[in-house]
Amino acid sequence: MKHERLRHFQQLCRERGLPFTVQRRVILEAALGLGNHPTADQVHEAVAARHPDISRATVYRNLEQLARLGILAKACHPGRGLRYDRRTDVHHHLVCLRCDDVVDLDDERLNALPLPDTTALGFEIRTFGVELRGFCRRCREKEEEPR
Amino acid sequence: MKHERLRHFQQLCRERGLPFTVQRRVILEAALGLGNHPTADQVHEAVAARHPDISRATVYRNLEQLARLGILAKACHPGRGLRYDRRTDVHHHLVCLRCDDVVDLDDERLNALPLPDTTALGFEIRTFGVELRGFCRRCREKEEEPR
DNA sequence: TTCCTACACGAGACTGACTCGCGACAGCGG
DNA sequence: CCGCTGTCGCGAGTCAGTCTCGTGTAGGAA
Repeated sequence: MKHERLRHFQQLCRERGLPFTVQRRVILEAALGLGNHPTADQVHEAVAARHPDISRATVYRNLEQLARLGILAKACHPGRGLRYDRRTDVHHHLVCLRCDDVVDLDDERLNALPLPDTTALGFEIRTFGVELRGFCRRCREKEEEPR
Repeated sequence: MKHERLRHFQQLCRERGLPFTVQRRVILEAALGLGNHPTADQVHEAVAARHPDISRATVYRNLEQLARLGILAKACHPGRGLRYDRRTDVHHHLVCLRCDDVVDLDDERLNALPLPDTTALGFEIRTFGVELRGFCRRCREKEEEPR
C-alpha cells in the first residue's frame, strides 16, 4: 500500500514535470509511516532519524506539495492556529482546499444526521459539524491548475 | 442577542464564582461582533481599538475561558498548527473538547451522507468529513468538572 | 462603606512553529 | 554529457501563543 502510493506519487511528479527527488520520497515514506495525524515537525523528526541532512524547510515545503497533489490530506486539530466561532449551535463549514477560507453553512439534512454509537469507544458525543472540502468561487474563477 | 449572551455569561460567572471583569465583557462583545471565525489576535486588535490597555495575554486567557464555558466555540482552519493525515479517503474524526485529541472513525452511515447543493454559493465539494466533538474516555475518567 | 482575599490583569520576555531569501545543487530532457 | 529549471540547505526572520511575576480589582464579609 505504501509502495503503491509511492508509485502514484512518482507518476504524478512525472506528469507535472516535478523532479522526483530523494527528499520527496523519504518525506512521503515517513509521513505514511506515522500514525495519527503528525505535525510537520513530527514528520521532520522521523525523517531526521535516518536522514539528518534533510532540512526542516524542505519537510514543510514537501508536505505542502504532497497535500496539493492529494497524496496526503490536511487535518486540523484544535489547540493551534485556533479560531473562535461565535456560533455555538450546530452548523457546518465549507473549507476551500486552495485558499483555506472557511464559511458557515446551514443545512437541515446535515443537522439531522444519524450519529454513530461511540459508547464502545468510551467517547461521549456532545455536538458535531460537517466539514465540506472543495473549492470556493473565488479560487475557481482564477482557475489556474494546481501547481 | 448579543445582550442575552452577555447576561448568560454574567450569570455563569456568578454561578462559578468567577469575577465578571470589564475586560471579560469587552472581549466577549468584540468576539460576538466579529464575523467569520476570528483568531485570538484579531479579537485583540478589535478590542485594542477602544481599549488599548487590554493586553494580548488577557484576550487569549479569556477566549479560552469563554470557550470552556461554552459561550464561544472553537473552530480550526487549516493553515496553522497544521497536521497531515495519511488517509485521503472519506473518514471522520472524534475530537475531544477537553484534551484536543483526535481519533479516526469509520462509519457507513456517515459516509453515505446526503451532501447539500452548494452550486448557488459557487462552491464545488470534493470531499467531506464529520467532526464529532465531545469527551474521550480518558478525560471522562478523570471526571473533574470543567473549570 | 470599608476591608480582605482570591483571582485576574498588564508588561514583556520567551518558546516554538513556520517562512523567506539566496547561493549551491540535482533531476531530467535533449 | 550539457544546460535548464526547480529544489535543497542554511540561517535569519516573523509570528502566534505562553509564562512569570508584581500589581490591581471584583465581590463577599463585616
